[in-house]
Amino acid sequence: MQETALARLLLEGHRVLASEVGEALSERGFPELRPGHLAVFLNIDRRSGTRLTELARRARMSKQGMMILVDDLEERGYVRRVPDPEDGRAKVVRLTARGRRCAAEARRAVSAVESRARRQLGDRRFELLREALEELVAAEGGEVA
Amino acid sequence: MQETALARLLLEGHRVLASEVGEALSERGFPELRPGHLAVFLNIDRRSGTRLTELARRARMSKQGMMILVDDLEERGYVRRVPDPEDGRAKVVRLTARGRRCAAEARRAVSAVESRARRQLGDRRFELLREALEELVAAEGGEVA
DNA sequence: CGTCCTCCGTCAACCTGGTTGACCGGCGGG
DNA sequence: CCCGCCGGTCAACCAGGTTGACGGAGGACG
Repeated sequence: MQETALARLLLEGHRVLASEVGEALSERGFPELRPGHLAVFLNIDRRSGTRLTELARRARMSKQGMMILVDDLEERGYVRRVPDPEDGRAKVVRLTARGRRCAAEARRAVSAVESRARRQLGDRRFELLREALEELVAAEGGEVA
Repeated sequence: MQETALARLLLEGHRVLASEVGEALSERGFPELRPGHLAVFLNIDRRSGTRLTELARRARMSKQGMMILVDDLEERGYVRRVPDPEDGRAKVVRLTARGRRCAAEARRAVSAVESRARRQLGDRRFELLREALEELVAAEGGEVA
């Protein structure tokens, strides 16, 4: 949908924020990272690493979808898969040194974008926006189903 | 991206509204319509019809993308392509009788969802939400590029 | 009246960001 | 010790677009 005006604004808003984050990542030296990769960087346990399935659960996507992201990041040297000593089935996705640097930049990029938006709107309106959105997704999601 | 919290909320909010509209369309007897089809129904001139390129422009998508939507709706009998008498290159996408009924329902479905959201938040917060979003997409879009 | 650039609609190929289904091989409770 | 469950993986598929190329009609201009 595009046309609800409200719905369109939400989608556009997301697009705008996402592309700002993408640019911020480029500028910080990680041009090859897509916004989707943040689902890994922002959900992984920085020290110990995290299982694929757990990452998928945290990011609210299928494990297959998460696997694609992890494959990609592994290829590029941001994470490694190491066997989980506690469970022969499992592997732990662990940040490499480069991955840790990148995760830090990713967090900074995200928070830079958010605080840019906050400055633009002002604290009060920013909080109102956030609260209204939370209410909208919470109630509507539950109500429809 | 999922993780900006704000960005995620925007995306989720859109998803929620879109699926509400989709359900509303189903309930009104058009289960085969996808939210994307609204880009046609909400942008087409109801009486005279509208050229494909113009539809694409209004919906802010490529004409090829719009063509897929129109193809789909034509197959299902909601629109017809008729040659434009004023321009031999062009065709006018025109609603069929069924298409006109559907367009009306689509508008109602969309506005039902919006006013549901409005009731949920209250007029004042709804307007604040909309205004904040507009500011966000306007300023951020321009500023980044 | 011919030439040439522009614009319309179309076909084809491709991309992003996922999804579901099937499966293998370890885990572990009965 | 066996059988069901769970972690990771492969494969196929989907939605909702995108860009590129192109044929044919329009129309300005010489």
